[in-house]
Amino acid sequence: MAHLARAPPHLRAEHRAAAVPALLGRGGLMSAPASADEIPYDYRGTRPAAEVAAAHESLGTGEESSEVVRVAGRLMLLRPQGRLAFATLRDWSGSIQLFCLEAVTERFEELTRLNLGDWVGAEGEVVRTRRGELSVKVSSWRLLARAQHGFGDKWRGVHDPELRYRQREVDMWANEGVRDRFLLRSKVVAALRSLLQARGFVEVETPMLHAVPGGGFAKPFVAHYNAMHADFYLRIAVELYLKRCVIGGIERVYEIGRVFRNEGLSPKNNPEFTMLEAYQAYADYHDVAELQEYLISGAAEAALGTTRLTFEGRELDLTPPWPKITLEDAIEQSTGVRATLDMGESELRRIAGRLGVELQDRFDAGQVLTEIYEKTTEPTLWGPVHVMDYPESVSPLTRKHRSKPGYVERLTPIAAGRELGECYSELVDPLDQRARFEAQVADRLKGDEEAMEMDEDFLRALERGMPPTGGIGLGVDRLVMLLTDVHHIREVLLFPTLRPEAAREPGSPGDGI
RNA sequence: GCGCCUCUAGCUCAAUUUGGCAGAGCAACGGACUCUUAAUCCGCAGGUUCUGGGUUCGAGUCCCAGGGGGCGCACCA
Repeated sequence: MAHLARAPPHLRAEHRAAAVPALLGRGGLMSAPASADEIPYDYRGTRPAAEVAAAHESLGTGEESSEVVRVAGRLMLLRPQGRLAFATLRDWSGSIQLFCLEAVTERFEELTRLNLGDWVGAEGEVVRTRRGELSVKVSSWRLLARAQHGFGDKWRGVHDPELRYRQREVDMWANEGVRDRFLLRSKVVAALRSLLQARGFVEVETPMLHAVPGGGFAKPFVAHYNAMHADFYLRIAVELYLKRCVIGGIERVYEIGRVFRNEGLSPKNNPEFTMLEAYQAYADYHDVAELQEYLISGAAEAALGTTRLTFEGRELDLTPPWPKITLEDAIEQSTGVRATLDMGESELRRIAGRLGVELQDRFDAGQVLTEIYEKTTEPTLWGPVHVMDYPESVSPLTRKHRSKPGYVERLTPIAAGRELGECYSELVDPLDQRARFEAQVADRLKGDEEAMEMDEDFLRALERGMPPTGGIGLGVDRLVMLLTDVHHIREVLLFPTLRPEAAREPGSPGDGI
């Protein structure tokens, strides 16, 4: 493999092997690697620790069950005590104690010399010790992997963000609840899929590389496609392609996937994040608001077993139905000030000034009104609540309101002061859509880098006829944050975006612990 | 991009009011121990105090520059 020979010296296997003796005992490595024949190719028939514990809950103190089980996991604690030893083995279900006796356990001496962090498979009778701890009385065991780096302070875990996020595998063992949070995230995503399937929605996969970035307001990442001598953009939304699926006759369609936005990092934003979008033909924004409630509450039920949860120390009850309030009423409720589109831009700007909301010069009346709402009102809404009827100029893909001129039929589900997603009566009129795109292009010329571009492909699709359709977007990361009561998006992303590391030598600080 | 904070052993943290021999617990290593629960006990080792300059008799500590990280602002409508 030629590319390996060209790899930097510190990455070459033989270099690392040669470095092992020098690194041992100096903190670089805590053990030599296991020899090839030491590690079996399989270790079948194991049972989850939690399942073994549950099955023998009624076993009395000091009693033996006469049932032999196999368990496997990582060695978290080891308490050798002469001719007997206790160990705590952890797998993804939980922990179980290994009870080892020199007289019973094969290679007893070797077992007591394992390092914390080694993977071990053990087989023996399920017993409860005299001190009441359910245990596997080990008769035979195998080393399944050696840990050459430690897993941090066994009591306090690891706190260094570099370690936690760059080496998430350490975090998952060293810090309580980390792995479980990602397992919960998986349940949430699975629940969303099955809830949508139950309503007849079809999952599709649309392109990630877009020639024209569309469907949202964001600066895109650029990717160069050599074969076409052309730049493509990583998608910022999936909206336009899903609408084309509806036009193509897929009446209920959705996609769950990553979108990319070229924005700064913050506790609430990561440049790549997971979005659910779903479109339902013959539905309006009220219908899909109900769909949104069904998905969010259903995901909570599936992941937590309840729709009532605690976030930042406060109760939040996601049980549908959620109340609805207009944008203007919401502003009035939280600030005591009435602000409406027909007041005109200059009056709205005065109100914003009084409320201490900073504005950009290029904002029109709708953008000013929206800015007032987002700065003064949204963070104060605990909810859950739907905020509805936004100005047309901030929603270029949304259908005009059926009775309120200047507004569109858009509705935002809010919980704990944050947007969880969006609901829309989709814009299906190609003439109107063209006008909206033109307005966006004008914004772009005024310096708004995030304004949308004209998308003739999409317009042609609309011209073939799109039925009345309701659409939703749901931020999966934010939903998981809400359900797990964490306040940084990094806690729900397995490998959050970090600055690239400089190359480093093995054994240097940060090479491992 | 701007501002503030931070960086000490593999991990978690100490190190007297700008300064005076860089320490502990855990892990690792060697040993003792037949019911432990972060076991306990004895012993041993472990450091480019992020990097580079500067001030000083003397810098982990003070100053400057750079780097990593965190937070806030901006951006994210």
